[in-house]
Amino acid sequence: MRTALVWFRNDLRLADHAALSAAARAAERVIPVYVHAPEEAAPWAPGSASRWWLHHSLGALGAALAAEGSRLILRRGPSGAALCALAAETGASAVFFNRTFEPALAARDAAVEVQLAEAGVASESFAGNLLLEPAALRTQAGGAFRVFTPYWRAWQAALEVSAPPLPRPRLRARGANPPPSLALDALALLPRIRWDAGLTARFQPGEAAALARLERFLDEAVADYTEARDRPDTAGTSRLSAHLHFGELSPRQALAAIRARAPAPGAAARARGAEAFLRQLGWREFAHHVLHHFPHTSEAPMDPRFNGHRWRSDSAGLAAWQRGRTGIPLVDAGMRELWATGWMHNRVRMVVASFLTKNLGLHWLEGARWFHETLVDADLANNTMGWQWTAGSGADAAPYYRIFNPVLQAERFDPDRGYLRRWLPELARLPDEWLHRPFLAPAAVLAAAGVTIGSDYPAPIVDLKRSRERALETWAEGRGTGATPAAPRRNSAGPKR
DNA sequence: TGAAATGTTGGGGCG
DNA sequence: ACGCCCCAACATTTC
Repeated sequence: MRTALVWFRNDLRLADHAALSAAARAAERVIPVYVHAPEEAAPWAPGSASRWWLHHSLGALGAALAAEGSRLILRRGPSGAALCALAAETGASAVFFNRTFEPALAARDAAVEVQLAEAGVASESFAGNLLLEPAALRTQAGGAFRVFTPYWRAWQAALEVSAPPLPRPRLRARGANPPPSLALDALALLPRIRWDAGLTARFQPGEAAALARLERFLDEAVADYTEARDRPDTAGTSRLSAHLHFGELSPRQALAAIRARAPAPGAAARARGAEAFLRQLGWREFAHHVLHHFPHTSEAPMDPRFNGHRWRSDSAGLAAWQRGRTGIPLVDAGMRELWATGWMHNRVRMVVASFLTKNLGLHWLEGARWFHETLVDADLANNTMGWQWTAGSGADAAPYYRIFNPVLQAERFDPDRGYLRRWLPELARLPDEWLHRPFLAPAAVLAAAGVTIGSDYPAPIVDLKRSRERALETWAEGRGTGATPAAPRRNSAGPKR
């Protein structure tokens, strides 16, 4: 084959890239292309924080390809038309790409393949973004898994033997006339108002940074992962989520790196930590499995009993939640961390999600949309799984009575209040005993710390005890069969950036 | 990947 | 010494 296109999507890496490696083997000339077509993911087009990450990740990929003597071509969608045009311009006879399983994008891919075939261009797709693709695992009865534990057992058994990651392919020098490319800035991925300083300070997108983060995690954090991953005041998690979402790192590379670390002396904790981390990768794959087999679940409850659930309507409460002004310290700290950095610790994600759906009684889709807009690691499968789990309506969901108490969660998982002090400077002078529940603090304590509830920091927008009891009643009675789904309209999610 | 209510136990104060 | 009460600490049940 003379010329092949490699269609990059959420696999913005050169190592362990099956499509790129296959193209490099098959064709004399490989043209890497990224087609910007956010509308094709509708209604879940990338949010502001994701676009920031994408901009920098494309920049990193472009630089890495340039260092190989290649060049990343940027085009605007629709994807089918852009690829057909580029194939015609370059004489490419095939398009290579790694499969994706987000339902709208998978349907788009199928349509693109038809369009390419009609134009006489072959296409070939590869596994690359999941260790086990959704069709690779089936229950005994031949169906899709809906419960994590049996999925996890099957997943582990299937992965006892797995192929090693592919090396970075050698890319042969491009021809004299590279096809035209848009400038990265022309994609307008960065915000016009530069709110992204907090993201820049915390994250470095790109393949090199992803591999460095994986190494650092395995060197420094994995031994303590089992406990420390629940502590939002420490750097105890892998922080690989966005790297994995954009495919700067493949899960196969992560698995291989874990397995490659020879068990050192005294490695019991390391082994436990590695197992716990692997389980998180398992949840990621489970989320993709479920969304693939139940594609409606990004919009509607998986459990039909929730179709008639009576969600509350409270735009002021939603806005307070979004901006970290609920008066509940751990909730506000989490929402402010999200707004400022594009990321939130997973323990705190569960707490703020429980607060939105159970204490405020708002539809989980409101939360899912806000997370999708503001998280750098926003991922439709993971986000859907997480929110439906919290709401109690999803696959293997939390039981309806599992309602987090943000005061107790702060006591347990932020024992020194370091997380709260970082994100709630107006409360920082309160002693540990009252910082996580200032609404109960004696007047003298508040005065000594210079805090006035209601002006320096909001009074709680709901009573935790009463709202918990109300949620228990609502969820208990809603467990019969329901009527029509009553999802909130789009664009009710408050201000965009 | 929960929290609160309820039940049980045992130590210590005290008459 | 003994019974009684209180309550913290822990276990179990319930939502």
